[in-house]
Amino acid sequence: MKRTLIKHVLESDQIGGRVKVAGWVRTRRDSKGGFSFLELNDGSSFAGVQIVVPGEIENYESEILNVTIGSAVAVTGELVESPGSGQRVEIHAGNVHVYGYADPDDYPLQKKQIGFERLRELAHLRPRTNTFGAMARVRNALAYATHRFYQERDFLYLHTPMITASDAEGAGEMFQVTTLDVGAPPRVDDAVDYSQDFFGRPTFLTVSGQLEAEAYALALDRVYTFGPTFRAENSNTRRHLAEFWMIEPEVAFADLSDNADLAEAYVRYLFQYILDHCSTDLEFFNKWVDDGLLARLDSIASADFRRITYTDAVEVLSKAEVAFDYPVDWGVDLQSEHERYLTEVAFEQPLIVTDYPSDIKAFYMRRNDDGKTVAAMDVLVPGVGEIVGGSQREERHDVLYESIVAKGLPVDDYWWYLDLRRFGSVPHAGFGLGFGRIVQFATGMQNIRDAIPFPRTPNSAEF
RNA sequence: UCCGGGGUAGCUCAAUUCGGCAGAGCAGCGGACUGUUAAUCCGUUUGUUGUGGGUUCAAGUCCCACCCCCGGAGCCA
Repeated sequence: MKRTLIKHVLESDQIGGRVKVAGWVRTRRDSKGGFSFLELNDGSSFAGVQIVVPGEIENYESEILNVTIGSAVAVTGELVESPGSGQRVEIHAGNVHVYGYADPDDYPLQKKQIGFERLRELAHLRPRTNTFGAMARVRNALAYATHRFYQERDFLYLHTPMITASDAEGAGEMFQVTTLDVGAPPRVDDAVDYSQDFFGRPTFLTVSGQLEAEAYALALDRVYTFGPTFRAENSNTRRHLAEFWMIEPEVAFADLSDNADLAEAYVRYLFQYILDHCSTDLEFFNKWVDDGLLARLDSIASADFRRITYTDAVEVLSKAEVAFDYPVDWGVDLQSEHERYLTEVAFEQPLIVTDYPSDIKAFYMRRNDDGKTVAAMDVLVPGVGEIVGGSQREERHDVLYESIVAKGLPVDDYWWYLDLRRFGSVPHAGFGLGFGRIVQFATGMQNIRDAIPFPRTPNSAEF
């Protein structure tokens, strides 16, 4: 008999019909009336299905009474209306096949709640919990919504390389990729001889696909990347991972305003999508993780983002009647406490801050006419902080060249990037969005390590 | 990397200012009861107190070093 996913069983109106389901047992409750209840979950939905196992089936004593939390079973039976109060329908089992037991002496998950920190040590089993099942479904929905959003707008999904030779943004520690014997690499003089390495030169895991995305945007008009990126920073916060997924759209013939429009439309689309498609999971997060979650997602999906220039933001901050640890002054980057004040106190909504001082921003951002600022933007949201960083790119060859030199970067490495400005250059813009931070915000999970299946952080790559 | 807080039973935690026999709930196990649903009730097992050193008659507790975790900062997405 063909197996049905539990989510479909729960929606089914085929009362009296035969169904087959399979999954992992969440609880077994015995009745001395001579039968047992199993709650079975297969991850297809938040709710599991209740199985009523009559004592008459042949393996009841020998097997069913040994089924405990974590065991895997398949059940064939009749779908009936449930007389109990916790569910609309249930399955009266005619046959239960046990695929695998989970010895309760060793199985670490319990009916009772386990702390998130402990569950990180059980990353291979935590998807069997309510929270991480819900997280995985919401994360999946956000990924699907991402593709749908861009595909609906004629963006081309672009695969940029994971291994690169250059440090794309001139900032951030990178993981080196090598096939050399790290214990005894070949040497010329005192230096490692990278001409003998796999690529004949030092290579690294990418920190961004942006530069490559620009090349394709300047041929195919609008593209987006969606893939893993890597930062070897020794940063240990609840918002950072060493390996994280990023979405980077890049659009030709677009300026900073177009870019902000796109970022806002995308973020709002994501939240509206999960509100429409993940309501049960979100209600769970709203009840157990973050009680303001649904209201916040709803308000963000339905209201315009506030836009403000860096200069005006500094003005707001300098008038704030709050004692900041770091002084606010035009020319220095906004600190986390400043961003939090702006988005959580001053405006209480997502905020797009634009036109930052050029000295604190990357070389590829377009210089504004005032000579002091660049066409950069950050999208800030309450609770998580910066989720989007982007800019209009410098399309003028000479200005870009000067900027690379001024930042002390190796001009030769950027020959092909500069080439894009020599041949048919046009204004273009794009941004990067940290997918984990969106998942974090969308679920209310406090720590980004709990917003990705297998987090990679300093000292942690067990799974 | 810096600042702060932590590491005690399988899990969540306690152990009185000022060192003095290491405990409780949950889980597990045994039993009772029940169309149950975080089931309930009775009974019961469980310890290299993160690691290494030191002080002391005596250290979970005090001192030193190190490891790891969490929060904040920096870096950023």
